[in-house]
Amino acid sequence: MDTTQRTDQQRSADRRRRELLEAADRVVLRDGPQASMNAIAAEAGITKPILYRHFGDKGGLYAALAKRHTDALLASLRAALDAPADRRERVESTLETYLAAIEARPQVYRFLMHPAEGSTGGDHGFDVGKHSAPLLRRMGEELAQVIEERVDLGPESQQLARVWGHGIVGMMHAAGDWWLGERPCSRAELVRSLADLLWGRLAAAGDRVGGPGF
Amino acid sequence: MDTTQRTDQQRSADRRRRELLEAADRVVLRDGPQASMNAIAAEAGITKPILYRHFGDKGGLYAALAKRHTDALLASLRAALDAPADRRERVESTLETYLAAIEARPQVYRFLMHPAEGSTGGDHGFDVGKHSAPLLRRMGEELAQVIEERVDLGPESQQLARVWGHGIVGMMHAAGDWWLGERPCSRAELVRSLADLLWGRLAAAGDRVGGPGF
DNA sequence: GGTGCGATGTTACTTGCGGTAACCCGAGTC
DNA sequence: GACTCGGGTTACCGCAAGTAACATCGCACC
Repeated sequence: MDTTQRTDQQRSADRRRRELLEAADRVVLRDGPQASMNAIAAEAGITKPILYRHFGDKGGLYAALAKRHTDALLASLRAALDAPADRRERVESTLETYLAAIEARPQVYRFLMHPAEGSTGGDHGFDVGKHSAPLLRRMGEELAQVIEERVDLGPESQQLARVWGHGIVGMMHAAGDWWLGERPCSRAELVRSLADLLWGRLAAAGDRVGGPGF
Repeated sequence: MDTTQRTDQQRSADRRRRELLEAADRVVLRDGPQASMNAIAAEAGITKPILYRHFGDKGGLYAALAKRHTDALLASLRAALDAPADRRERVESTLETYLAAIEARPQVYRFLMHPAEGSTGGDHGFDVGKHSAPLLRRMGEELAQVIEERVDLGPESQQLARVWGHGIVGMMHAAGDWWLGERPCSRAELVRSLADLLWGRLAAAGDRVGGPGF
């Protein structure tokens, strides 16, 4: 039958594809985001054109690779976000999950944050905006949705939730990136500091004594 | 005199350097972050090797270019941060300044956020961490310093201030980036939403009715 | 006044990468 | 047995970063 046949081929193609992705994963893990197509092909035991047949171009491969990791990370985050606990606990455990992930596999993290820009080929639309890593966008949207579902924000709740979703994700990302580089404190301390920030401690704190003029 | 002579040469070299930077600026403004050295050289009316003599490599040129813009933006931000107003006002005006800047010159902004990675040459240490744009790091440190100077955070104030500095900058950046791409609301609304977030409105809001089980 | 020398500039090259065209071969089919 | 078709390879193009080697102008110095 046509269907069975196509399914068979599809299966084999999918398996190949997964193998290639695993190889690419290994190389990216080893060489960072600027892993070359040659290197990936070599690691997979084949040559370049096959990669191109499967993924179109480098962007395609990178997108496929990123999707795997992004999906995995998002699944963990969703678990933390949806846990049946109070809000502060959920926030902290989400932060904790994210930071643990980037700490455990910094190369993957580094890779995910780079859209693999720099295609040589002819055109390149150069559209302003949407320069951020897709991972950040997706996390932002995800968080926005959870906020809107679970927090009562009155009118304009949707817009507020989206702003906050992206803002909080950006906060987490930037702080995490800085922390990974400098390691100025433990993960738990970082989590607490960020949660405190979200809990309005900045607004609540008093002015420092000895201000201007004293 | 040796000094005068060297100063003379230095002067001329500096002027050339500035001219080259202006040309590079024009090209980056036009072509985005992936402007080629050839294009920049052509715009400046010269050829590649001169660029390399002046800036070492592409990274050097991009760093010099980024420094100019970063310094300018940081100066505006510092003015907003140091204004003699209450904290909420200062926060809002800083957010406003940043967002107005990225809105006014999105290409520059886009360029600044890209470390111009992708050097072809042999090695490349691949040091994990410090992948973020230098602009973000510098803004984070700057903000941390202001927070520590002006807000009373008790013990561990320095560490807390640094976490918050980088976190808030990341929040501003991510939200700004998303906003630039989608334009879901006015700048003023965005500023208010972000300030509200920092002011603990997330913590203060109640749970949404109709939660799990209802 | 010739002369060396350093800054300024050029052409022409190398290397390495993304991407592609053209060829190749074994398996299954009529 | 010819035929096509999916998976594979070699050899190539175009392009950008970076460099080596050559040309030229101004200028102090004897």
